[in-house]
Formats: sequence, C-alpha cells, structure tokens
Amino acid sequence: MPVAKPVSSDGRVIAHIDMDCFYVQVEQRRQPELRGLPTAVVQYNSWKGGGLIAVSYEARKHGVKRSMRGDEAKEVCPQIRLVQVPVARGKADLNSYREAGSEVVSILARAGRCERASIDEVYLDLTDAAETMLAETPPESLEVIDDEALKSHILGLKHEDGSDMKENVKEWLCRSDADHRDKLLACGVLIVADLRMQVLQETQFTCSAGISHNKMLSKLASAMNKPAQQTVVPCLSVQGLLESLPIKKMKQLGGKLGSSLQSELGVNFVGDLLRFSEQKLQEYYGINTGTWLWNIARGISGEEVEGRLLPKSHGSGKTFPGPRALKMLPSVQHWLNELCEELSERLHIDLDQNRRIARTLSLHASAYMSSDSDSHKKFPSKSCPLRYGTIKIQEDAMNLFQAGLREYLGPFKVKMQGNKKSGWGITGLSVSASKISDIPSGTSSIMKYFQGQDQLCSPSKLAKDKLELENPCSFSEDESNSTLNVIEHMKLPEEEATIKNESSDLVSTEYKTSRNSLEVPFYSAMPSLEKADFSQETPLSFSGRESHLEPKLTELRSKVSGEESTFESGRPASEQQVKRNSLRDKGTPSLLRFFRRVDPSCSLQNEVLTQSFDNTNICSSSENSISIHGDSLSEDLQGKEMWQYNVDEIDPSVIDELPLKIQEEVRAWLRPQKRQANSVRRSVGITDYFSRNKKL
DNA sequence: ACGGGTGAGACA
DNA sequence: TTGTCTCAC
Repeated sequence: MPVAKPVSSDGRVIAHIDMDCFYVQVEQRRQPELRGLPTAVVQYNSWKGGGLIAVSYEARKHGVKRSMRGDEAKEVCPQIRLVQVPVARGKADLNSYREAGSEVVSILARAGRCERASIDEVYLDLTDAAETMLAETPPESLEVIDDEALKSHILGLKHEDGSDMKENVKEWLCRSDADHRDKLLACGVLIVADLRMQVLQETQFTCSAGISHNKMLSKLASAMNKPAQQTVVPCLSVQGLLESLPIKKMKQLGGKLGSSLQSELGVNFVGDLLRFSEQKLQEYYGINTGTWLWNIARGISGEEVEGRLLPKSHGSGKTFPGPRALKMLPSVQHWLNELCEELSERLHIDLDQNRRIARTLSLHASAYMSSDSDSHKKFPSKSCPLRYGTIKIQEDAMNLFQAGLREYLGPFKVKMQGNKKSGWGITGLSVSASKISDIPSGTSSIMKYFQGQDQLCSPSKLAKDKLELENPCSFSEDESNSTLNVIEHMKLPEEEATIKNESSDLVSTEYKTSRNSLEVPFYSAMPSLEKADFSQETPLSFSGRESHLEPKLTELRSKVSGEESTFESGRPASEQQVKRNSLRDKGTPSLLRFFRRVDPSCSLQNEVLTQSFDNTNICSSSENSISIHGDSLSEDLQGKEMWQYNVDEIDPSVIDELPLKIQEEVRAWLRPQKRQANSVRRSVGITDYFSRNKKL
C-alpha cells in the first residue's frame, strides 16, 4: 500500500530515467546487426515460442506486445527477430542485464543522489546540481543550448502552428521572468539531456526521462515520450495533466486499489479524487493510503530519492507450470540446488565488488494440492539466517523447504504417499537473500560487522523461542521421522541418479571455487582442528544415497538447555567436538551469540591492553582473551557494550557461517601467536584487498 | 495451472 | 520480526 510521506514544499528537481526496451538494447549491443530491426527478447522458447519480456519500438509498430508468446509475435510480425535470454543452470539468467543496468547507474550517479529503482530505471535528485547551475551558468546566459535539450517536451507549453518547436523550447528554457522553480526545472532539463547523451556515448543505450519536482510526476513524464526523449512537468501543467489522467496509469494504482477506486468511488481519472476530502479517503482506505491519495490528486509527493545504487536483495527463482510441476522431492532438491548455486554466486560477486553481506535466506514456493478442498492453501514462506557457501545455502534452503512442506501437507502427511500421479506438485521455487549490509573496509570491518549483527540480530527472549520452534534446523527427531521418511520413499530411480551426479558436481564446484580464490592457501594454513572440521562438513550430506534426505545426517539439531538457546549437532562427536559443540550455535547468527556468551571469570582477571584501529578498539589481554567495542560510544556505554571472550573457546566452525573472505580475516586475527604483531600490517593488507575490486 | 523472474514496500 | 500480500517492469 502506498504511504504518504511528509511533504516538503517542493523546490526539488527530480528526474526519472527509464531505459528504452532495455533487454532488447542489451541484446542489440551484443549483436549490432539487430539494430533498427523489429526485435524482441524471449525467455525459453520451447512452449509457444517463449514469453516476450522486451519488445523493440520497431516491433511495437507491428503490433507486437510484451507478454505475447514468441509464436504470436511471429504471427503479427513475421520478420521479427527473437533473441533468447541466456540460460544458466536450466533457468533464465538475467545477469547480463543487471550488469548493463549497473553501467547506466554508475554514469547517472555522477550527477546527484541516485536511486536504482529497478534493473532499468533510476531516480535522480538533481536539486543541488540545478541550483548550482542556476547560480553560476543559468540557461539564459548560454549562447548555445544543446540540441538534445531543445528536443525536450515541455508539458503545457503552447505550440502555435508554424512556429519552430525547438525555438519554443529554447524560449521556455531561457525565460528570465520564469519563477524560481521553473528555472530550476530548466536547469534540470539541460542536465538530464547531457546525462542521457553521456549514457548513450558510454553504453550505446538510449533512455527516456521525466523531469519535475517529485518522483511521481517524473515517473509519469518519463513514459510520455519514448523512446529516447525527455519530458518536463512544470508546476502549472500539473493540474491539467492529472485531471485527465486515467487512475490506473498512476503508479501504485494499476492494481486492485485502482480498480477499487473506480468501482467503489467512481474515480476514473486522478482528478476525480479532488472531489473527496482527505478524511473521506482515509475512511475508505485507511489513514496512510487515504492521505497518499489526497496528495497525489494534487501532484504532491514527498517521497525522497533514496540514494541507493545497489539492490536490497538478491533472488533466484523458477516456475514449473502445469505439467512441469515438481512431484518428487529429489526434483525439488535438484532445482533448489540450481537456484541456490546462482544465488550463492551472486552473493559472492556482491561481496567482492561491494563488500556487502546478506544475512537472511528466504525460500518461497508455490504448490497445488488437488486432493481435497484444501487446494487453495498457500505454501508457506520460510527464512533463516544465511550462511555463506554454496552447499550451506543449498542445505539450508532444502531444510526451509521441508519445513514449509510439512506445514503445507499438515494433516495430509501420511496420506500423501508420493508417486507421480498424486495430487500435489510444486509449481514455483525461489530463494532469496536479504538484509544486506555493508562491511566497512579495513581490519575494523570485522568488529563493525559483529556490532551490526548484534544490533540487527539480537532477538528478545521471546523471539528466540519462536526462532527455535520455527527454525528448520531445530526439529526434534521423532517429528522428522514421520513425514520426511515417507517422502523419502517417493524418489524415482532416475531422479535419484540425477541427484547423485549432481551432488558430486556440487562438491567439485565448491572445490573449484575455493581454488580460484584465495582460500586454498588459507585452508592449508589452518590448524588441523579446523581442517578436520571442514573435511567432515563439506561432503557430509551429499555423500550417501539417502544422506540428503536423512535428517540425522544433515542438520538435525535438538535444543540443549541453557539460558542462551543452543543447538547441538546430532552427529557423532569426539570428546573434543562435544566440548566445542557446547559452544556451537548453528543455524542462527551464532558468532554473535557467541560473543555475547561472556565468561567474566576469564576476562576480568586479565590485564587489558588497548590498540586502536579506525574507530574500533581491539582490547587484547594476554594471549587468550579479547574484547571489542566501538570507541565512538560514550564512556559509560563502553563498559556495557564491551564484549569479552576467550579465544580458546571459539568454536572454529561458527566462523564458517561468515563469507569466506571474512572468515579469512577472522581466523588470521584470531591466530594467537601473531595477533599483536600482525594487527597493523594486516589492516593495510586487508584494506588493500578490499579496495582492489572496487567498481562503483 | 504460464506474463517469467525479480525486486520493493506495507501490513498484521 | 517473520510471513503474506500487492505492485511493477
């Protein structure tokens, strides 16, 4: 639901930049012979020629529309060139478009605060740039105005027959008697025209733009003249624009809310909303939406340009429509593995390029169940803390799926004996990673990361209990024996074979990845204890025929007593391991909890040395106790916020949940004998390492 | 039960 | 907060 934001009296200059049929342009850049031809991008083509997701303007002239099938497009436009979306891991791979979108963003972001609204859309706050231009080189002072700016469309500008349009535009841009806000918009027009030319020059992509005083109007304007044009909405034209604008054209009103406005209130144009008081609209649609509606009817929208160049989440999903629905658990596992592999790859790229870490893994699925009246039941979404590493993500996703499945099947449990004819199937799977945050560079990154974890992941006791109940890793044993084992017998022989092959692929993939990055030397440099832990962990759940479905061998955990909730691995353990496991807390941000698990008796008796890096202090006492706190905190807070723990008690495996690159830092940092001497030197190396891949 | 794959945001 | 829902391209 839309929400009204506080309105700033709008002297802002906001632009919305919209790439023209973006995927088509990306493909045309890759294959220049397609330029100028009717072209469309399709994903998959086996069924009715695939679905169109982008259509060139030449093809649109022939009546080709988005969401046509490839075959339909061929019917209305036989000469159309259809380009397929790249496929990787059996699914559409949009990475090339994401990367192309990033190219554009990095150019646009030079001009002002920039928000990546989608893969091909950007909002820009050009207020500062426009004010500066108006003060230093206002349009009226320029001898020449670029042709691209003169081609702009100015809403409400009168156009007498016979007069030269560009001349009109030039006049409007250079009016010395215009009010301040129109002058700012005029500057915006020049800036945006220039930006669009830069984008074209540097990427070969054309785009369209809207320029106005807020996001809503700019978004409307950018769509008015496409492709490769720009439109400005001066204040005085707002009323005229909105009064005849079909309500469904307004962003956020294209769906049910817009329909409701039409059918319930007889509002067919945005201007029709003016008939209703704010209070009336609030009565119908609630306080937030009501106020929002009242505002947009007047062209008011206080929404800020966010200043975000990167996505807030990453997802990978696929649908399995109709007959392709997944009926067997091994098929689900196969596809989940593919999706997780892609997700993991993208997470690592994000880590390398942007030094960002995601903290939550979510699984969404859609399913049908024809057996009973319950067929409308939705498959529940599940999420858990995200552990880095392809195999871990795959395991966790599978656990989330099984948690969802048990809930979904619920009372049907045993009845749903699986074979391919049974009345249920999975029609969609997706995994996503969210709660992404920056890791500041430098040695202190680790500290800051932990602090951030603490803030964001410190659950109340209540929330923790809930987590224990819902976390797929915490199923009790007898619970898991019932449903899951039933399902386990549903495997078909062929599918089992597929999975087995794939499993080994996964392991080798992981190994390959490791060798390519800096991790192997690090692995081999690790103390033997840690190495042992890895060798046990990696292939474990994929090594045997039933392993990937056998809860005892995967991540089954039971609750262990204690004030802090603790999960303990169910697998056989050496004495040493038992000791470590008592500190283990997998499936949750365990490092964090670990840090909170303070043992005062160890730390207080030690004398504390202080060493400062950036704005984080690492206080180390003797060889085996370290405490961390930010020095930006006030004196009295510092005492409370300080964490202390004994280095010897760190379970190496909890570190595994961090991204590998961070693990490296942590382990080096924890290496007792060299900690002191290495600190400064390492901070340089790490900073250096992090800045090496810097892109944007 | 084919507009797919992805994103963002609001709400309970 | 998690999970659900809506909306958009």
